[in-house]
Amino acid sequence: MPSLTREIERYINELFGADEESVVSVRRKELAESFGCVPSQINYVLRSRFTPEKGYLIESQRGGHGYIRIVRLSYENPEERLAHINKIVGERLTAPVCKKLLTSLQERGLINARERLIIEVVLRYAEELGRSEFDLSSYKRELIQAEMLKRILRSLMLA
Amino acid sequence: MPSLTREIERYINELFGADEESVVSVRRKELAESFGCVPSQINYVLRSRFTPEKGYLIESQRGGHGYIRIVRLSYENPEERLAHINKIVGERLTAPVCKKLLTSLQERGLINARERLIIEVVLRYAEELGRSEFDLSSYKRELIQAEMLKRILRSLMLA
DNA sequence: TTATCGTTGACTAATGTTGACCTACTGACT
DNA sequence: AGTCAGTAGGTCAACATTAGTCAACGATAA
Repeated sequence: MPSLTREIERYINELFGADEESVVSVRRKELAESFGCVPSQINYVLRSRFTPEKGYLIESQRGGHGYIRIVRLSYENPEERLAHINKIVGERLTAPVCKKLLTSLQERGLINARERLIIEVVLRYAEELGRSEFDLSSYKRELIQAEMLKRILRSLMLA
Repeated sequence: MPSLTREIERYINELFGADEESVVSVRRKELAESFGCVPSQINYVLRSRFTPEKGYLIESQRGGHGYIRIVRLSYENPEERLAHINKIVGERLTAPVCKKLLTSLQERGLINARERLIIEVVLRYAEELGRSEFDLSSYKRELIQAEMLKRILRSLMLA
């Protein structure tokens, strides 16, 4: 019982996959028809799976010869990657957001499972310390964890 | 007198069991039904038994086609190694000792360069926070860093 | 006896799917 | 050029389906 969204996601990834294409183009209506769903389902897939946070940009055009282009960003130089890291982590970091972020980073091959494990252990300890030992506000704890994650990722991206 | 929690824990371990399967996927509702308990019981089992500190990662998704995935990064659980980690890190941790320790771990192939980098970044930030932000004694800072390193190593080296 | 662990259920939040309605571009015909 | 019909894609809200959280209470072990 595979999910529609995941099937469409996989299909789009295959379009990229073939020869390291960094941009693919689809027609919303056709894609929807071939999956037997409503067109807006395609928007949902794009909105939930091909986000800037995951390294994608969407361009589209309506009307005759309309299209949807999905661009995969590479962040070649270190500065770009750094900026990207700062952006996706943000100022504060909550556990659920962090989880999603790490999953996404792992899927993109930017970190591996062991690295992720270390990061989770560390952030959990920071949270625990901040809460029980130092009695920090959740706001403050989130600031600290965001900063910690950014430092970790920066060091890895530049390595 | 097997407790529900232990039964569910054992069941999940069986799912990992035979093969070197390192990831299993369950549906919270189904699992709960098959054990005749409320769904939130599953969360309790995961929270208390399948933690990052014990070498597990949890990924989940709500909504239609939701799931809970449990990733195992380490199987065997030699008590000796655990004890060994406690011994080599000790109660307190100073920067020079830490450096030597990490070098040694890296030379023995127990961690790689990237993992070491994460650890160094994290401990340095902990030191910095402890000193400038919370005005902790060096004693307290060394305690915290020792605990942090032990947690990291334990999670990594239960394998 | 007391602190920790385990169990339960009411409430909350996230995700996926669908369809009705909205907006923007193209091209043909004035 | 201006207009208009046709052809795309966009938005949004309702609903269904999962999983998560939290706090109260019960059970167990130190």
